[in-house]
Amino acid sequence: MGRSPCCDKVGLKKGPWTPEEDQKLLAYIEEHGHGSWRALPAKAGLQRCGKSCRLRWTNYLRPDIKRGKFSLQEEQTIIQLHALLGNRWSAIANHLPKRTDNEIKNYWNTHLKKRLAKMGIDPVTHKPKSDTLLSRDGQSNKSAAKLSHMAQWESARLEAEARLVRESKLRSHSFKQSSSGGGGGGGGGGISSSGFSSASTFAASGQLLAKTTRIGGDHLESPTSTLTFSDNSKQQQMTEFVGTSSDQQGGTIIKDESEHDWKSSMPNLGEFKESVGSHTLPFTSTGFHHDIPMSMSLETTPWTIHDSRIKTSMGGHCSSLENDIEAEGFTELLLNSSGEQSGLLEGSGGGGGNSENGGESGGSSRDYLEDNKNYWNSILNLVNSSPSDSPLF
DNA sequence: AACAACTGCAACCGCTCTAGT
DNA sequence: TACTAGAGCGGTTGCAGTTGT
Repeated sequence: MGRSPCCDKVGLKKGPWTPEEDQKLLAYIEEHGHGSWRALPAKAGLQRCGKSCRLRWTNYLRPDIKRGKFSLQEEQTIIQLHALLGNRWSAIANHLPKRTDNEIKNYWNTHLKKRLAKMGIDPVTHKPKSDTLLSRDGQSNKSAAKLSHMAQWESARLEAEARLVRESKLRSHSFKQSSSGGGGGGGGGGISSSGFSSASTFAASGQLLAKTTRIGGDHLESPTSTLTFSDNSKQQQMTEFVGTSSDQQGGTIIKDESEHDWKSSMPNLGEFKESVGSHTLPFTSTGFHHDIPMSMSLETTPWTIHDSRIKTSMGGHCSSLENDIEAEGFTELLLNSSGEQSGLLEGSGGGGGNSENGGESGGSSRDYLEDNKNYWNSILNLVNSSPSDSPLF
C-alpha cells in the first residue's frame, strides 16, 4: 500500500503554522476548495506537504469548528460514546458537531481519562478498577465479561451498519437512477433518503430502523427491510419491523411485531452461515470477527434480543463467546452487569443520567439497576439520535 | 527568581482503507 | 486482479505555557 511520502520531501516546512501560512491556506481553500490535498500546497504557495495542510484545515482552520471548553453535555457524550465505541475518535466526533476528532482525542487523554481514573474507573473498559462492586453475587463477574463482549460486539456492529449504509447508499443511488421519480427521501437526508436500508440485513438499531423503513415520508416497507436467505429452499423472513411509536428524547422506539422466532428454523449457526451466505455479516473490527444473524428491538428500556446467537472470535484466538442469550437475556445482562458503568458520569451532572435515586454511591440494588438502565439508555439514546449523516448510521 | 515538573494542545507519523487505473 | 495514490484515522511526539518547589 503506497504510503504517501509527501512529508519526506526536502524543503517542506514542518512544525507550527504561522498566521501567514494559515492565511494562504484559508484564502486558497475559500476560493478553490481543497481539491487534491497533494496538489494544494504548490498552488497555494505553501512550503508544506498536503497532509499537513489537510490537518491544519480540518483541525484548526475549518470555519465550522467550535473551539474552547467542552460543555458538560459534550463531556458526557464523549464518555458515553467512548464506552461504546472505544478510541474511535472520528466516530465519536461525528456525534459532536463542530468538534474535531483530534480535539476530542486530546480532551479525552488530558482530561476525561484522568478524571475517570480518579473516580476509580478504568478509562479503557469503563469498569471500576476493582471489581468488588460486582462481586455481590457469583454471577456478576461472568456477566460483566459477557457485557464486555457485548460492548465490543456493539461497537463492531455499528461499524458494520455503517458499512452497510454506505453500500446501501451506493445501491440506492443506482436504484434511483433506474427507477426515477420515487418521491425522494426528503428531510431526513442520509439514510432516510436512501431507497435501501442497512436494516435489510441487520436490523438492530432502533433509530436506524426508524429511518430506513420510512421512505419519502410514507411508511413504506423498505425494499430490503426484510431479510431473506439466498437459499431459496429456506427463503424466509428474518425480521420485519413495523412502525414506530413515540419518540422519547430522540430515542425511537421500535416494535417488533413479528416476533419471528427464526431460531427454531435455524438451529445451527454454522448451517445458518452457510445458507445465508452473503447475508451474514462477516466483518472485522479491531481484531474481531463476527458473524451475526440477529434481530433486536428497542423497547422502552434497553435492548431486547428476541433471538440471537452470537459468535465472537477475537484476535484469531477464537475465545469464542457462544452466548445463547435467550429472549430478554441481553436486557438482563445489561441491567445486571453494567453496574460498573453507573455513576460514570457522576462528574457531569449528578451521576449516571438522572439521579432521582438519591446520590448514595452504595445504593440499593434497585438503584443500581436503575443506574445501569439509565447509563445504557443514555448511550442508546445518544446513538439513536445521532446525526443522519453520521458515517456510523 | 530560577528551575523542574506537569499540562494541554497542535502537529506529525505511520498505518489502513478506498478509489482509480 | 494487482497495483498505486490519495485520504483518513489513531497513536505519539514536541513544545509552549503553567504550576510547584
